[in-house]
Parts: sequence; C-alpha cells; structure tokens
Amino acid sequence: MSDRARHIPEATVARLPVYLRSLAELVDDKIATVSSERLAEMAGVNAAKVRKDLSYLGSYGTRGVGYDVEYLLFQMSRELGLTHDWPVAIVGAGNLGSALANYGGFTQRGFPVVAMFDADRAKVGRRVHGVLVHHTDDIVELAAELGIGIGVIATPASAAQDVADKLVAAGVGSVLNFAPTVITVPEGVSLRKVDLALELQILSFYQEHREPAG
Amino acid sequence: MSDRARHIPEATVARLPVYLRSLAELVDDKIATVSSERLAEMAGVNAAKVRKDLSYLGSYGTRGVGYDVEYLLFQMSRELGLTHDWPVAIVGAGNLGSALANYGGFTQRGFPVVAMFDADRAKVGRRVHGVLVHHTDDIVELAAELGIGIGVIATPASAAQDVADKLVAAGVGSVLNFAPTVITVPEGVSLRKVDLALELQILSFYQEHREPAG
DNA sequence: GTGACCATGTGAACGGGCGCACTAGCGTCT
DNA sequence: AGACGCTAGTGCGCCCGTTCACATGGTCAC
Ligand SMILES: NC(=O)c1ccc[n+]([C@@H]2O[C@H](COP(=O)([O-])OP(=O)(O)OC[C@H]3O[C@@H](n4cnc5c(N)ncnc54)[C@H](O)[C@@H]3O)[C@@H](O)[C@H]2O)c1
Ligand SMILES: NC(=O)c1ccc[n+]([C@@H]2O[C@H](COP(=O)([O-])OP(=O)(O)OC[C@H]3O[C@@H](n4cnc5c(N)ncnc54)[C@H](O)[C@@H]3O)[C@@H](O)[C@H]2O)c1
Repeated sequence: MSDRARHIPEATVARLPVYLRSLAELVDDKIATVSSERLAEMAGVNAAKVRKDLSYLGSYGTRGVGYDVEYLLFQMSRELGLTHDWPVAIVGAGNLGSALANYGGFTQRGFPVVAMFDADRAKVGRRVHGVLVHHTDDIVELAAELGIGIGVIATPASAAQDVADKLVAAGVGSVLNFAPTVITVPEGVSLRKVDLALELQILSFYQEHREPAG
Repeated sequence: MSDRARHIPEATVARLPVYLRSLAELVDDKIATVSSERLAEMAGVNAAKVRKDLSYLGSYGTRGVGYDVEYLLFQMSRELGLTHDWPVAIVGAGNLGSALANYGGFTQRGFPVVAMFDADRAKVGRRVHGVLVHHTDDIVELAAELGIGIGVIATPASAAQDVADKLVAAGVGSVLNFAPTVITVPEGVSLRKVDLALELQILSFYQEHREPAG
C-alpha cells in the first residue's frame, strides 16, 4: 500500500483532511455517492484537482457515477493513518495548552491527549480535563512509555527549541509548534506550526494593500 | 509605495512576518546589521530566498555589508501595515475564543481585541480579559462602529459561514477562521484559516508513511 | 586613491503544482 | 443490442516559486 503512495505531493496531503471532513458530512447526510464536482465545491477547490488528488490514493471512483462515499472515506482514513489513535502530549500547561487539553475535538478525531508537561513545579501533578501534568524532565522517559506519536508545543517561544529537542530525544516523530518562533528538528521528524500572530500579520498586509476602490 | 509592492508573491508575504520576528530579536540583541545568510538561518530558509523576498520591498541592503536591522525592520513593518493598530473582534466566547482574548500577545503586536460576540445570551454582557461580549445580532452595527479590521471566528463549525457572512456585511475585510470547516467570502475579503485537527492529520499521514528504517 | 573583499540584487534554469481539455469507461434508456 | 450521457482519470502546457550562480556595487585597509 505504501507502494502506490510512493509519493503524494505535499499540497495534496494538506487537502486530504479537507476531503475527509467533507466525506464525513456526506455520510452524516446519508449520501451514498459523490461526484468530484460536488466534493470540490464542499472542499472549496477545483474539481480536476480533486480527481487528481484522489487518483494518488488509487482508482476508487466509478466513471459515470462518482465515488462511493463510505468506501472513499475508509480508504482515505487508512491513507492518513487514522485507523488507529495517535497519542498526543501537550508541553506547556498554560493558557493555550489548557485550552487545547480541554477541547474534546482531538480525542474524538483519534488524537487523545494522554499527557501534559510543564516546567513549572506548581503545575505538575494537576489535572487538566483529566490529563495529568508531568514535569518536563520526565518527557524523555514518559513519552516513550506512553507511546506518544505527536508532541504539541505550547510553551513560551524561548523554551520551544529546548522542548522540541526533548520530544525528539523521546522518539516523538511529529511536532506541532504553537510558539511564535522558528524551531528545527532532525530529518525524519515532521514539524508543523500554527502561528496566530503570523496569520494576523498576513491579513494585515493584504488589508493594507487593498485597492481603496471596491 | 504600493507601486513597488504592485505584486509581492503570496509565498513571500507569508514569510515576511518570520523575518520581522527575526529582526526584532536582533534589535533586542543590539545587533545593527545582518546578512541575508544570518537572517536565512534565523528564519529557517534559504539565503537566496531571503534576498529575493527582501528585494520585493526595495533595495534596503548594502552590498558588501548586509541590511541595517532597524531600518529594514521599519520598512517591513510599514509594508505589513503594522505602523498602526488593527482592531480585532472575536466571535464565539467559548473555550477557544476566551483563550485568545486572554492572550496578551495580540494587543502587544498591534492587534487589540476590542470586542467579542456570541449567540448565547447567557454570555452576552460578560467580560473576558476586559473585553465585553456582545450579541451576534449586533455584529453588523458594532463592527462598523468600532472599526473592526479583522474578525476571528471561534464558533462551532455549523455557525462559521453564517458568522463570516455577518462579518463581511459589517465591512470587515479580513477573516481568520478557527472552525474546522470550509467557508467562503466574497472577492476582496481576505480569508485565512487555522485548523488544528487538519494539522494533526497531516502529521499523522507522514508518520504513517515514514520509512521504518531510520 | 586603489585594490581586495564581500554581500546584495537578479537573470535564468529548474521543478512542482494547477487546471484545461481530452479520453476512457460505466450505467442507462430506448 | 446499441447509442447516449455522465463522470473518473490523465496528458500537457502554463505559471508560480525556488535556487543557483554571477555580476554589481559598496566598504575598508593601506
Ligand atoms: N494563548 C493564546 O491564545 C496564544 C495564541 C497564540 C500563540 N500563543 C503562544 O502559545 C504559547 C503559550 O501561550 P500561553 O498563553 O499558554 O502562555 P502561558 O504563559 O499561559 O503558558 C506557558 C506555559 O509554559 C510553561 N513553560 C515555560 N517554560 C517551559 C519549559 N521550558 N518547558 C515546559 N513548559 C514551560 C509555563 O510554566 C506555562 O505553564 C506562547 O508561545 C504563545 O506565544 C498563545
Ligand atoms: N478549543 C480548542 O482548543 C479548539 C481547538 C481546535 C479547534 N477549535 C474549534 O474552535 C471552535 C470553538 O471551539 P470552542 O472549544 O471554543 O467551542 P465552545 O463550544 O467552547 O465555544 C463556542 C462558542 O460559540 C458560541 N456560538 C455558537 N453558535 C454561535 C453563533 N451562531 N454565533 C456566535 N457564537 C456562537 C457558543 O455560544 C460558544 O460560546 C470550534 O469550531 C472548534 O472546533 C477549538
């Protein structure tokens, strides 16, 4: 199976979850088949792009008919590795880290938050939404033990690189960084970032340069 | 000024805030000039890319020397429209919306949260980090009055499109969507999204397809 | 003043992704 | 049975962005 998926373009990978969500909606609405056009509309992209993206997964459509919603949903889930849970650890039990832990949407989507870590001893031992806060010194040991697949960094920027290093040392293969700073990880470790200030500044740019005529 | 900036590639725009932050760090460290190479290292990109990106803003470097940190910082701030504040409104005073409002980093970076909105009358009238929660019915009227530039959507997915429509009707030119759903806005309105579940699923994909050899 | 040095700015080649437009193939209706 | 209609799958040209490599032009030492 990882033979066909020898290389799926990054841009396509980033769209798969959007299709997945659209498919889930269709299942909820008890719609059995869907055309690339309809799916494109739901995902906010071009229909040809949808077809090309889906063709990377295999030929799961039927010409003249469309795609079987449930079957495609299953194949895509499998491709995305969503047929099993990915335990998540959140580092930084502050404002943001707690909000994330309190959010049920992650567990529901197969990303259970199984541990939190913080450098502040006053926070160690507390529970956030039932999740125990451990000390950062224990990341390496505990992350391996708990089988952490994804580490979420919600510490101040100054600590982010250090935390990332610890997560990598613990064998965590994927890191999601919320701290507003550039961090680096070794090859073979996946890194993505969510940077709200950056998003706002991008919006600011376009708003500033918008044609006053409209 | 909007003559030279007739067209800055989107990819470049997305990197400018990263450079900006790097420059701010250099100012803190009292470093007066910086080379494209050093800046590239800090921003985690290629040096040639830095030079090309910066060249879109103008010829602010000095050959043989590098870039004057403070001058470049000023020019970039101006280009990004950060020389003045952009009032922000958050719609959805729940878990996430409150966390965002409680976060001081936005005001500090020139994006003061001046209003919150919620459909739940039990929440209307409350204050979150000093910000008053209004009813969503008042978005159109109040957003215009308060001069809202950017609207942040932190409601459930089912309400997101409706909220976006209200924001647009209120003349808000930029929307940042946290709800896990695709929303559309008219041409001329900027839209960006932050989707945590999507990020986790992308990480899941790469982790699933990682070569077991390492 | 002159020459060696150094980093910017940019032309050009390259690569990836996008979308058009065509072909392939399934289902259905006559 | 055959023709028609519909939609998946895809080859191809185009465009945007990245990167290399070099010429340009400024600084500094002497
Ligand atoms: N809160 C938001 O809405 C928001 C929005 C955008 C970005 N962010 C970013 O997210 C990060 C966290 O924000 P926050 O509001 O939760 O901050 P916070 O100060 O509330 O929480 C930070 C937590 O990290 C812990 N910490 C500090 N150093 C640590 C270390 N070395 N190892 C482990 N834990 C450590 C602190 O003890 C604290 O509990 C920051 O980088 C911030 O810029 C937050
Ligand atoms: N909390 C998180 O960490 C987190 C993480 C990722 C994504 N999200 C997404 O962010 C959104 C908000 O999450 P949350 O945890 O804050 O949910 P929440 O239920 O705590 O808050 C949602 C708020 O929106 C309000 N609301 C509902 N309908 C509305 C409408 N039509 N107009 C205005 N307000 C309305 C509700 O009254 C509530 O206050 C959701 O779409 C969620 O999927 C949240």
